[in-house]
Amino acid sequence: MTIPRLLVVDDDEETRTMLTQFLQQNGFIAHGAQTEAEIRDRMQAGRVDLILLDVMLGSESGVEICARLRREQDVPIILVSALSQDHQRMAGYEVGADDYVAKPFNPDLLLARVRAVLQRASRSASLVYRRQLALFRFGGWSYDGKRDEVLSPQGFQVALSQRESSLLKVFLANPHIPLKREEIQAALSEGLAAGSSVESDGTGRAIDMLVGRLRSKIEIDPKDPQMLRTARGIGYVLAVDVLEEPPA
Amino acid sequence: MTIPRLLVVDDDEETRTMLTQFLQQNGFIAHGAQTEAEIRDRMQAGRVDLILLDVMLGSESGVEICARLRREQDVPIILVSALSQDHQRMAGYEVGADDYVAKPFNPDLLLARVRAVLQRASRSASLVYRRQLALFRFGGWSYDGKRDEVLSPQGFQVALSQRESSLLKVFLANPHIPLKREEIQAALSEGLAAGSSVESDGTGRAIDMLVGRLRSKIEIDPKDPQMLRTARGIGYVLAVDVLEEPPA
DNA sequence: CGGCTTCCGTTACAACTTGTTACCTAGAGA
DNA sequence: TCTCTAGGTAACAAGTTGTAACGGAAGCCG
Repeated sequence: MTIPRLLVVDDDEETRTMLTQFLQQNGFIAHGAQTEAEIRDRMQAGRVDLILLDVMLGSESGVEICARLRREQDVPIILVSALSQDHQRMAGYEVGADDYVAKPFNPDLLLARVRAVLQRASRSASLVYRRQLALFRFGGWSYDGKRDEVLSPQGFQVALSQRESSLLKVFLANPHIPLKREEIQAALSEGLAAGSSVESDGTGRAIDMLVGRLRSKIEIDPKDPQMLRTARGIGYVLAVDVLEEPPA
Repeated sequence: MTIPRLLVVDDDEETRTMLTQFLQQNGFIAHGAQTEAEIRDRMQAGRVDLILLDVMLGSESGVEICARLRREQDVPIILVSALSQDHQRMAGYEVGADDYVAKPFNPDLLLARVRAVLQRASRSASLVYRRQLALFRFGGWSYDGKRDEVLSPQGFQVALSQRESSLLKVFLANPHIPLKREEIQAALSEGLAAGSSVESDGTGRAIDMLVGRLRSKIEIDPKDPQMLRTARGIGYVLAVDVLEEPPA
């Protein structure tokens, strides 16, 4: 993973800079913010991996902000607060905070909790495919990452375009998990997936087309796909088991 | 979602039964265990959604068990311990615990944290999927979560739409339990139940329609449903036994 | 360089899904 | 039996996806 990007939200400047610097010294990229609007700006502007959110932000309530963010996004949030009574902590957990840290806190302990939350988040979001050189077997087919070759159950070699094989790899790395179009898009452009020149901005239906084309090559009956299934309203799923043999 | 299954690991019988009962009273399925071997047995035997793991287990160390489990599985773990010093907590987080609760604890707060961890886990979906990939047998029919396929008693494959199969899964997870429309609705929108764009607000009778459509596909005589019975004034019940085989 | 081919994103349209509405039947209680 | 209401169902509408057709860009070849 790349360096995690944290966002420290606190209206007290001293605490904010202290925390930000502490985190930076410990190998994170950390920015400060003071209001919900600023949080949203930051998230708009770039990836944010974890938010450290103070509960009392002057006029705004961290708990409420947490609730709102949670409804929209899946970004991990650690609530930080001087309010350490049980019912206050419970309110925090209820709105979906990933952790609740009472002030004053031991910085090292906070660090441990930040790491724990990030670790958990990255465990669940293993969309990226790194195991490119492995040999995959799926539904009678096989894909050789080393040669970038696909073999049909009958042993015929099927030629995939570069983008198609990248797409296949994304699915092979995430069997049985419905992938949203944006996720697929992201995975394709992230992995050095040599891609199109046009570099779609996601407005169109490029992914649908790509899936359609891949289906026409690796599905017996593309009209009734057995492996690359549609998850209506979401995206697509690879509906077969995948066996992965590490490269020799 | 279905009822979460918790595993309470503690070598002190009193604590263990107290916790188990408390959790059961709050709507969870909870079992007790005392050793790592027992944990593994339980996990072998069936789904476990969350482990509450005491740090001091006589001869065994909860922290080490946690580390081992983490290396193999993705099951959420909350460490419980009388050792509340910072370095001890940090050790817990380091081995991948999802939370660290110090004894003595406020039961309600523990409950909140259990819920928070479960919520997060279901957001990241590793939990839901395990369950959804199971193979269900009911009234001669079978539903293969991996392939998202329904087979009739005669072995014919029946095509269900996404929403229909989501609905079926909800019933399969709650056999013999009359489900209210709101509950079904909630379960459908909660699970990443692929859905429509329209995203019903519950005013209409979408559930009735869905049930009707599902009946027309999996009931011999849709006019006289044997499996998907109507619970007048309440909702619907799946009136057959369900056998669940965990995914390979 | 020009022509050919391949790859891939866009568009348009048909087919399918799914929620809503309206109407009707069946069943429970008086 | 009558009445009232919950539930079954057909018809419709809105949104989503499959697919064919199109066109631009890059690579290959002479």
